[in-house]
Amino acid sequence: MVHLVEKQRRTQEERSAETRGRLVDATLDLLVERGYALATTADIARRAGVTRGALNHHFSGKDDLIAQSVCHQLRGWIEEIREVARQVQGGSLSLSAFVDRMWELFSGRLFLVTLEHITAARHNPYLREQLVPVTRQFHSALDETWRDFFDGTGLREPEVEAAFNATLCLMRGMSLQTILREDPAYYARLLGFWKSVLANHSAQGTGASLPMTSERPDKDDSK
Amino acid sequence: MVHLVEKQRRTQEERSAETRGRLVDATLDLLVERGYALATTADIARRAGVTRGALNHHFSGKDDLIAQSVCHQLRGWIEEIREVARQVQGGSLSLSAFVDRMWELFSGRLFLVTLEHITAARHNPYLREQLVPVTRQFHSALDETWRDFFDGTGLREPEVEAAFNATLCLMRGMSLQTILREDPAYYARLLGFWKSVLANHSAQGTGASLPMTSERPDKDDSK
DNA sequence: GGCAAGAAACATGCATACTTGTCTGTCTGT
DNA sequence: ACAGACAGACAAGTATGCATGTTTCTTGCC
Repeated sequence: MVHLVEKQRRTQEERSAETRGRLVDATLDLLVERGYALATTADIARRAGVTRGALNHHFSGKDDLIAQSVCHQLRGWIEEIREVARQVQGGSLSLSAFVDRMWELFSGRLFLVTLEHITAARHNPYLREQLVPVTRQFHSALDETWRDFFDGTGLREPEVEAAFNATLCLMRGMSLQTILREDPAYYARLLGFWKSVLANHSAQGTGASLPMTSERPDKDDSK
Repeated sequence: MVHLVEKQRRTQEERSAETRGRLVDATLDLLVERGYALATTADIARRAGVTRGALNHHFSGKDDLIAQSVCHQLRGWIEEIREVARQVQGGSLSLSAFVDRMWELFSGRLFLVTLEHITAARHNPYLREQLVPVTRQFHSALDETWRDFFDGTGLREPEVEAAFNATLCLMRGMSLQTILREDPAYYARLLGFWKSVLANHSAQGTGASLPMTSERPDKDDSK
């Protein structure tokens, strides 16, 4: 049992884990900040506070580093989304709040990492091979979440999945737009529109009441 | 049109226009095939059938070439979409067919060029500066199209724009997914879902009837 | 329990491979 | 003959992988 004060005398596994972790964090940061091509291994190593030698010791190359980092991040998000699912099941998250939460998630780092790794993987067989399975897992986790959300509302399964996936696609598309079009009001309108669509659609499907908002579905249309 | 036999005796302007055109075409091709970073100027010149010297003579550099090419392509699409708008106004395009047409547009080359140039422009001030205005134009043209589509149906303006933009965002998000997730049935379901949403929503808004699928037999609705 | 040998974790420099932009030279129209 | 269109060569910059040192931990043995 080693005290934290002692910087030396760490076990090799600890050292490895830390450098590897620093490397992964730095990779994700620079992937978001500069994109795949401009995120150079030298910069990554520098930001991680290690040398390129260490990087090349722990990872077989840049692509390996990128792939593992993205995988790590995606797995983390899967957990996060599962947590949201639990909240939803517990009834502490309304439909409106859920949409907002998802937008919060998809409009930030999550989307940028997604954008970069998808764009990179499009021309990089190795990255594609590594990332496709994790992507599949990610989507499965999302499907599960959405299914849980509507569980007990009596909605038909395919409809539910379609609605959910459409929501995510919408947000991906919105996020993509934010890069060259800065207009918060515009995105707020889209979000409001989408909430009303979801409310309409789900209500129309079965007549079941969903925990939308108490009164009017378009309360944040004002922004 | 000049006879193909006479390769010589072209006016300088003709020569310039052709090389420039070949360069632009090759640029867009390679942008789609290999992405921004991997689309090297040497490859572009080779595909265009000219030398890098010619490339550098007509364009100040790679970014200039990319920017102008993307601008050119975007302007072309604006025209194409305006044409679709005219068809819509003429009543020869149903809502369902319109959605399909848009998906057809956004799931192919249009989206890939968009993806690449947005991803590149995110870290490239010059590209961003050049492309933001054209992007704005592009979106304006789309807004106009959508407005024309619903013109006369009595729907409220903001709702119309929101619905339209949501449609495009949805398709962008779907296209982004297609890169790492190949599943035509899945996308078909999403499209179907979206059509029903649009029909529901617009009908609910005013009670006005839109040319969805009921009146005329839509050939591509079955898929 | 300590100590050497070895292995793993790092650090550093080098060499290669591209890519881009420029510069000079040539050819074709005007 | 003059200018613009094009061709080819050159130089600079940079990123990556490798290969060689150096430090830190682990382990087996006395």
